[in-house]
Amino acid sequence: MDELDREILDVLRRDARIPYTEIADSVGTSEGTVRNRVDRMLETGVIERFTVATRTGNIKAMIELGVDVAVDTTGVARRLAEWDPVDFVWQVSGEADVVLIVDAADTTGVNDLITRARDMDEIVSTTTRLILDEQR
Amino acid sequence: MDELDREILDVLRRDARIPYTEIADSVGTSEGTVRNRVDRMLETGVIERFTVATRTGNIKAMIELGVDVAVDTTGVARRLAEWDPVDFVWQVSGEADVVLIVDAADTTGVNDLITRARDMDEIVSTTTRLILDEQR
DNA sequence: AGCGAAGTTACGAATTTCGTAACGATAAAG
DNA sequence: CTTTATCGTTACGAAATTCGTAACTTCGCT
Repeated sequence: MDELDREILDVLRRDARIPYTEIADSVGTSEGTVRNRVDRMLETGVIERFTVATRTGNIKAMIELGVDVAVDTTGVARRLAEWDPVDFVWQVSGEADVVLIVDAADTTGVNDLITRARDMDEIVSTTTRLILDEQR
Repeated sequence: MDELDREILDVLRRDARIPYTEIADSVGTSEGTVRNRVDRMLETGVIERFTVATRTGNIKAMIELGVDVAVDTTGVARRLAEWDPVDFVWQVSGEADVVLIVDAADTTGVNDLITRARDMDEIVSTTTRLILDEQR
């Protein structure tokens, strides 16, 4: 994690689909070096994943889930991450145990998710907040 | 924005650097169609940007902020988005008004952020949760 | 049926990615 | 001071992907 890594990340944050060759030009190194470093950052977990920020124009929400004390929270979280409209799944400290960020086609989509979550017997509580606006 | 668009987005959410050819295979169409549709979604703003989820520091946290009723929440959110370790800024419904997702170097970094938030007089309350783990 | 618009497929050329080998710098060991 | 090992960078050809464009379908409308 040095200055060059940070510069590469800065470029990728702006546009994660930009080719290595262009990143190399803009940070002043070769394609191979950019590739090596991105690979390394992926392996070490500095880069968690490449993703896409969407605004389907419809609905985004944050769903907080309480998980039964007797249950493997990581397993639940992993299963939730499989669901398609889910952007992020975080295990958190505090009141709730798991937080989902979802971007669904419509309210029905969000409702489906909540219903499916409630149907898992490991899940003991849900709270939903709509994401009204996103800055950045 | 039809079902095919949504399927393409679902693939991109998991890995935004996957080639169009592979997306095409996995959703059952041609490379050209995927390309056309991604271009269109970029133009219409459905896709805001391709980005990278990072964990450059050791601490990630979700900070919930209450904003004074008399205050322009969007303005506050916009100012918060300028801060360096902040990944996302959302205005949400429910208890809190604004939620920040931060990726800081250490606990001090997170604490700084909370302190600075508390110092803004528009901010009337803060709750912090550590993000213990993230699923992809 | 005929027409136009929108979307999809086809395909060759340009570009990028990928695997691998050579090269260079740095640091520890002899 | 030279040697050796390690790590990162560069080089380069082959494979894969992207890109521009043209032909082809599909669908709705008159």
